[in-house]
Amino acid sequence: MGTFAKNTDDTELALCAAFPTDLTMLLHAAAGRMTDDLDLAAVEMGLNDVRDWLVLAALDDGRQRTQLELSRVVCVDKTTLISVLDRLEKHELIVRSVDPSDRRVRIPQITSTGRKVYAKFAVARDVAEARALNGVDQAERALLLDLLARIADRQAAALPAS
Amino acid sequence: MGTFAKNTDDTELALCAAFPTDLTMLLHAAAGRMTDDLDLAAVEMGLNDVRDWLVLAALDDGRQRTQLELSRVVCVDKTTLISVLDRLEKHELIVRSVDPSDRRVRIPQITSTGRKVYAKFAVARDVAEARALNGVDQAERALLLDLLARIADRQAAALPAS
DNA sequence: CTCGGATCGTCTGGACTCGGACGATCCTAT
DNA sequence: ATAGGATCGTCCGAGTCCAGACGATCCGAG
Repeated sequence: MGTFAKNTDDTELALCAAFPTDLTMLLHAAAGRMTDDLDLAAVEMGLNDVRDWLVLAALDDGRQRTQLELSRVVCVDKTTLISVLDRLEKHELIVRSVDPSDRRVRIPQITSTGRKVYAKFAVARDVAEARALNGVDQAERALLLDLLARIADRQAAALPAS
Repeated sequence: MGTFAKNTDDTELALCAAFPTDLTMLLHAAAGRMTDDLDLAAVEMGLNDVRDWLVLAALDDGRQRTQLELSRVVCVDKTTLISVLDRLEKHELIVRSVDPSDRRVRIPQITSTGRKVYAKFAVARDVAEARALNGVDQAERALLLDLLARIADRQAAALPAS
């Protein structure tokens, strides 16, 4: 799925939308813009990726989760998740504790500083989204989110049928 | 930007949408679903990626383009584009001809078989999009595409300001 | 108790990505 | 004519991703 180039160009930016009728391309272009923006915000506060924040977000609800469960929740490969957790742990944003009832599994948990960084990033995300949707009224926003969710889910539901 | 895992899971599919209010995540999830679907269609007809098709699509309009121009149009790194073109050329879907007026540049051009493959893939794409938007009326579709385009473009326009 | 298989986290090998360097070619100024 | 610099396509090296292998650990059958 990671299939398209990062936008390092400064001049020729909007050309991803050269296929203005193609849903897939538009989705990619839009997602790419948001991600580029958020990646920037992420590195500013010591994170590495949007993924770093995504993992933090998943951990913020305080649920105890196996690394494997976590990797499934955030759609990050379990081996890749390891490097993410390593980095987060090094920065003391999370800790990995061993489940005493099953010594195979590690339970990653967010620390208080991790929670702070997460909150800080959350407002950056809100700003980015607000800017992206500037001038779009509430009903249209709701429709957009609903349609996106439907696309993401429907495809999933449609696959096992075929 | 290539930041999220491919969905090789069969069981836990819809969990990318575990953050149903987050625009960025939803965009990624939706784009991922479409791409997964189209990747499947791509390999079925001898292509490798959505990117392969994307390049073919860009070449299908018959405009003469430098490889560098092409890489900008489709948002693929110029070095990565080389491997794509190599593959397409090996499968005789394109040819690289040397511009006689500037022997530095190569002009990739789609062949007739390339055109055929492209057309075949286009219907697969239409089917996938139709399924994704099944039950969404015309006005809503138009709005969706418009909003996505706006997100993709507005961010680009907003960046140089900051 | 113990043995075989399942499941956890981690490691490793091969493939891919992309910034920077390179030769070839062009263009402009002198 | 030619030197210097810009621009093309390609190559290389460091970084990343992920399928599969691996040790550690758990659990159930006997």
